[in-house]
Amino acid sequence: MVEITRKQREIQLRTQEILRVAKPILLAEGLQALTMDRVAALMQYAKGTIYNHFPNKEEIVLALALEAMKLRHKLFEKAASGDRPARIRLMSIGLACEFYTQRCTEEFQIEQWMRNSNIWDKSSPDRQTVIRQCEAGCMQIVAGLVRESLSHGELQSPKHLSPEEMVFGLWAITFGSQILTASSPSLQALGIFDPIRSTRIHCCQLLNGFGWQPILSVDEYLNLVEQIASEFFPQFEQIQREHR
Amino acid sequence: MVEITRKQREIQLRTQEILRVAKPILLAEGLQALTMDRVAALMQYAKGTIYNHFPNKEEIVLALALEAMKLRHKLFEKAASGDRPARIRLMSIGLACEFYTQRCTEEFQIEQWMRNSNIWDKSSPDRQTVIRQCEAGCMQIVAGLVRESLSHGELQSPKHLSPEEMVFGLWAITFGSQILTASSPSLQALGIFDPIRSTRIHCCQLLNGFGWQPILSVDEYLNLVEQIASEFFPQFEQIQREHR
DNA sequence: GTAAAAATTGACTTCTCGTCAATAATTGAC
DNA sequence: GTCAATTATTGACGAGAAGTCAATTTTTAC
Repeated sequence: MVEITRKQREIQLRTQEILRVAKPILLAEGLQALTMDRVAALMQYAKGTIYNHFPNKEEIVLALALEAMKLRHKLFEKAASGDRPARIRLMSIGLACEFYTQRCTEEFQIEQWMRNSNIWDKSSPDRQTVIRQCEAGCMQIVAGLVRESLSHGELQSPKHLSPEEMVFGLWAITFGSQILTASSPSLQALGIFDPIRSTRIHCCQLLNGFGWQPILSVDEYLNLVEQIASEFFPQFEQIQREHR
Repeated sequence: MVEITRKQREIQLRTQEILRVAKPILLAEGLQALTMDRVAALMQYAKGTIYNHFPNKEEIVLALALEAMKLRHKLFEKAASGDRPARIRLMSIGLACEFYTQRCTEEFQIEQWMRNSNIWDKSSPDRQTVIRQCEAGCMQIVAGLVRESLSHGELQSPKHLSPEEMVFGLWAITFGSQILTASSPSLQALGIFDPIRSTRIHCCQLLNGFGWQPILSVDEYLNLVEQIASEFFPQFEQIQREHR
């Protein structure tokens, strides 16, 4: 159906090459070091050619961010799979977030760049839409688990909150913790020594607060998380490798 | 003690003027519209004079951010004052956050700019330190309430979490919710219609999870929050006015 | 082999940042 | 009040990146 010439394939590959070249510059030296001139020089193309692929450098960053979010999405999918109780699989998603932040540090860092208003505001609505869809996809995986639990009776819909609003709480606490951890280098000075453990505990209390079965004590929860981690982390690593 | 000439006073006032001129540009047109040339032209000074006050525009933004955080700090102080149980005063701090986000939108927006790595990384360590201290000051107000509750026996130190780690949870969920609300325009599309109410409920569940007396049902909590709001919001408004 | 279409090139314009030598204003000693 | 020293102000300038586009080269289709 879709014809594709050698030339067109070459061009598509070059788009990937640009991202491959831009990524380490962005990660190591920041946005200001990432210039179209530099990318062009490194790839031995004229600047105009790079502009044929991306209308500005911000779009390069968002393209990298989309790659990163796709990895996150894959991790979420893996975590949500299997036939354990939904609450347990939800815990796995928490672990996927931890894995992503800690072991996919480059991707996590690039996701932060994406939230930079300089970058976001300069990029095209199209790319913004694609990224939002990917975000919504992650959200929906989690919301799916909530709905499943509701239909299986492991969770009574609290009269106060919709499934999505429950997800919002978990999302906010996980996301908030990660941003604070990443952006407040003085967290230790403030007396917070193990933010990951704290976040696990807070999630546990939120889930218990929802009345989500099986209710777990903090100790049970922490043990179970460790157990799940030892099982999932190798699988996550596999996904991470495949993602390249 | 400190001698100050007319000229020096003039210069100090001009620093304030620069901020006053820069603020609406930043808020309405973003960072790229805020140029030293433009500020200089608007104030009818040469560019070099502006550079005598701020070594770059990023420092202007951080100076504005510091003003914003001082307002936040004042709101926190007000919320934490009084002689009600610490848990109730903690709820007031949650309301202070809501007030800040919703009614001090300019300040809130500027705080977001501050977290922009372009800006943060270009500013001087000195200014960064001052800002961190202000942030730590807010944190300490909250941590103080936790410690007070511990000493009054309203709160048993959970074996799992230090006071600061409890604050971290509340901080993360509040902060995370606000960032998500501010940066995901599609929150409605995802099924989250009243993020503020959701956040209140999640905080309530976290506090109950800590076993913090008085334990409140969600309904009781929501009612009480409304009650406190009607009392505090006028006071917050007063502080906001004085802040100018 | 050739003409049309597509892709590539890099010089050029524009913009902003940040500097600094020259100039102006202020201060304080006399 | 004068004058030299100090301090502040000015704006032309250099550097460097963004983004454009007419000219040139390569590819494609016949």
